[in-house]
Amino acid sequence: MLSLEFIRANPDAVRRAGELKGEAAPVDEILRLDGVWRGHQHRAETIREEQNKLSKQFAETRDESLKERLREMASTAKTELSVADAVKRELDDLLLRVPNVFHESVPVGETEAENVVIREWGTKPDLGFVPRTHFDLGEALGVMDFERAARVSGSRFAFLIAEGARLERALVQFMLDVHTREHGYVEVWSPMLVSSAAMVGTANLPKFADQAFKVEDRDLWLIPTAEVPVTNLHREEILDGERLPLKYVSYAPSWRTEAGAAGKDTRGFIRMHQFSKVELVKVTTVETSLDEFEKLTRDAEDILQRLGLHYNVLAMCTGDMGFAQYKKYDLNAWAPGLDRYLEVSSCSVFNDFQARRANIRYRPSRGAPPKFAHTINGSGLALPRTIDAIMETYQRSDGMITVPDVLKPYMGGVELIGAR
RNA sequence: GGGGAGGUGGCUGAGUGGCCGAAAGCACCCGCCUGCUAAGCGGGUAGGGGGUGUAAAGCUCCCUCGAGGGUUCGAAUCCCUCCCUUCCCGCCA
Repeated sequence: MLSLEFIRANPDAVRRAGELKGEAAPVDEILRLDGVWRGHQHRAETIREEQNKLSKQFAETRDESLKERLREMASTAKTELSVADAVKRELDDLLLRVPNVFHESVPVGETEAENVVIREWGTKPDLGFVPRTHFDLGEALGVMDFERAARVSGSRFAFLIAEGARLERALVQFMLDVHTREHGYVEVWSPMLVSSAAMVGTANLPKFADQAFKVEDRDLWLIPTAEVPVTNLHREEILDGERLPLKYVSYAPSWRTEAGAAGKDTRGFIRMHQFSKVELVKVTTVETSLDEFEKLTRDAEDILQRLGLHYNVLAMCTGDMGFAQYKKYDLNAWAPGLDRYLEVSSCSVFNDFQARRANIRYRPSRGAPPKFAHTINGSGLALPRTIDAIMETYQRSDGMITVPDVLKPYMGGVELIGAR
């Protein structure tokens, strides 16, 4: 969230950011409540001050005549404070719904059509035959099964079978190995159910409650991404500034309701209620976050390059970028069978928007007062669509799929899917 | 699930009604001393918020000893509820 201080000082900037993001920010109501809250707070404190003085006097003099007045002051202060608290809660609730501002380099636009391609890698492969879709190939090879998954769990679920399951595991291993050994990330295995407080920390709550699965009768949510537990890893902490940035990589299944996406991407292994993802998370200082964000994006791109997949990088425009992000890039891999790009990664920098919610701070140097950290995350990568791009890019005219070189060491001797 | 112990500052840890936002130690910072290092000596070092201030600094007040509520003129300290940690027993992948 944004600080009250910032909103007080820059109400117009906050309003404008809200409009461009398509998320009306209740700035006026916030400023009004801020005044009300401070009024009550101030009155309560003035009474308390007086009360504390008298109370000390009473301790010395034991003057019983003071008691009645003290009792009265105590109760007035309490009332005043409870009003202040109620207003503050209302205020905090509104603050959680104010979208983040964005970096000056973010393109202004309303829809995804106004996103900007900032770079491309590779070219669309010419296979020499009409490419098939991954679900066509997957079902024919018996490595993907959507029909049985629907019987077991409903739509938007899948079984991966035999080399399909093996490919998924190989990719996870490969990505984790590259990020830990070559990019310097620390591997994390995290809880996959998290509290509401953690969801608020990453800004998945309160605004996006309908996007996540909630456990009945408990304050627990299935994680929509490993970003949630890993970003919250250091919640309520004051970190040593000299040890930043912290770099984490975490493999976890992710669960999403996909509310509002009815009818979209219903065929294939694209938009699932449950999917695997290797997530990159950084906690940085204020000064280095933009730079670390660019580097994190490159780390994710490196995986696509090693897999030999053609992709592009899009800078998200204001309207397509999201509530909490300060700046965001999407990585889209080319899927020849579907004849379109698939979003396989989304990399974002939040500045202190999440850190403020999760109360993640650091001390820039010894003795210096703490500051809110900056957080960054990005998929490195999301599995289903990466699998799709691989299957469609590496398919042969006979319907079998060549395993990319970098995955061979992880495939237990399988070099060609479908050769069984 | 049953029973016991416990949650205090960056860390260890004392504190059972006002003299406590908190002893002592560690760590760290500044200064002194020393040819250098170590040791020694002196001082400093929790977080959040309000008011004042053009801002920084400063001054000042309020709140915070796991969270919330209660008793009391006054709570780290007493009472209640919840959360968490830990030990023993039971159950169990």
